[in-house]
Amino acid sequence: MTDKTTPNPARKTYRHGDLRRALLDAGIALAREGGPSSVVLREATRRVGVVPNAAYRHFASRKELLEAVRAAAFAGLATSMEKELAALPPFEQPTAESARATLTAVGAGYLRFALAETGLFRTAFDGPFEPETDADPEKAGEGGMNPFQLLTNALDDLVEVGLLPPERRLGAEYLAWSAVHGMAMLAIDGPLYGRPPEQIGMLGQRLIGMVVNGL
Amino acid sequence: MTDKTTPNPARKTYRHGDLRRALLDAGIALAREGGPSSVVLREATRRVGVVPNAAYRHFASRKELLEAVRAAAFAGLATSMEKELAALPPFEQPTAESARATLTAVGAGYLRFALAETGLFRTAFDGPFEPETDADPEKAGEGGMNPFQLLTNALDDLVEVGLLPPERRLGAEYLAWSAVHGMAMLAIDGPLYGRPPEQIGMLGQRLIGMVVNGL
DNA sequence: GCAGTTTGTGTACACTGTCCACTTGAGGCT
DNA sequence: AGCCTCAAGTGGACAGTGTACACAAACTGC
Repeated sequence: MTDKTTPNPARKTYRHGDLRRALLDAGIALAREGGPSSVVLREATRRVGVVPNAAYRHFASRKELLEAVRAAAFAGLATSMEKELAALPPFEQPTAESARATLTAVGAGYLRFALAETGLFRTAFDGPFEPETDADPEKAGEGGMNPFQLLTNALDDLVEVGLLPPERRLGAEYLAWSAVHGMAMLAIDGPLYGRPPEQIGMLGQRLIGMVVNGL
Repeated sequence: MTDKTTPNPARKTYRHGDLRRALLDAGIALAREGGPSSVVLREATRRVGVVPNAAYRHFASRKELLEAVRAAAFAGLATSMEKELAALPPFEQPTAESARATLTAVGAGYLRFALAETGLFRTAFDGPFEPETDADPEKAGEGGMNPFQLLTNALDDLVEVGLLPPERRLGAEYLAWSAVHGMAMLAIDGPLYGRPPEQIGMLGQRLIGMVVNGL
């Protein structure tokens, strides 16, 4: 049945076809399973059924592979936020409620991703990230926006409906992002770990409330 | 001069004296220099001038050494917060200002440590942490309190002086902690990286303001 | 149908954590 | 004092990792 001469996923052709993509997918799977330290080059090649060095035709180093996985992780984060936004009841004009709900959705998507895809979330933030100056579409969701841009838009809405005075808009991204990111960390590694998701959700709501009131 | 038969820090006695402590110190130094992934067992033994396996008489595994280093990192964090608290002007009765200043100091100590001892800060949070249920004195500052306890006290003060309604006290730790921890992450890996410390300080002040107002 | 360039293979090296058997010597016993 | 014990450090080994170099295969454009 299994032919011992062909390693894992038996390959007929000498060329693989799209090894880069396959390695990236394997890397993503590894990151999902065990976070950044689990994306190991040799294991990725093993899963794809190719010799370790083959990876070097597509990635200069393990680090470069990891970086590609990180980009995918950011995209996943953005998608999670988009999904939460899409679940919002539709509205024509932005209102105070809608703007508030939008920001809440952004935060909820962030937290949900951290809880549901912890390995990827960890991977995304394992190293430097500057989404403001980074237009890489690989790091964006299906709508083409990265997590930071989604947040920025939500804050702009907040100003538009008068919930946030314009003079406090500057730097508000960092304050809001800090709060939500910190809570994600507490939820996956800290004292909030193991709490039922709905409880985290409530705390998240409260956190966003704090941000909106306190900004 | 240097005797080639004695490896690095020439040791006269076959027994080391306090190898555990020496290895831990070396581990801490490694963590300071390069974060958690840099605390490698073999390098620690090398620095101490002992054969790799000697470490196993004192730590069951690299992970256990890392854990000891993490504890020290938490202690360092607590100490940084204590230092900031000690720099506060003295006051007899807690007042609104003093309570606010106390919380600000707690946050400032947290951020300062993250910026000044990035490697240790990373190490501390590389893995699960539950300071509420952890009374390990190794993770406490010189006053005997760990970072979480220092925060808790500051929030209690806030209630005492009436800045925080008691009904909102429950869970406030998590909201405040989230905000400050998140900002620390943005400051060492995110878009706030490289900003002058005073700018981070200002943002931190603003963040604490947001927390107090929004809680 | 051939030359040249990609892409995957084979072999090798340095480095890591960790296992096992061995040696050393400090401290308690007689 | 002399001996014994046993914790503490040594030596050698192995599997696993990232990566460098030389080689083989097969797709590409002419």
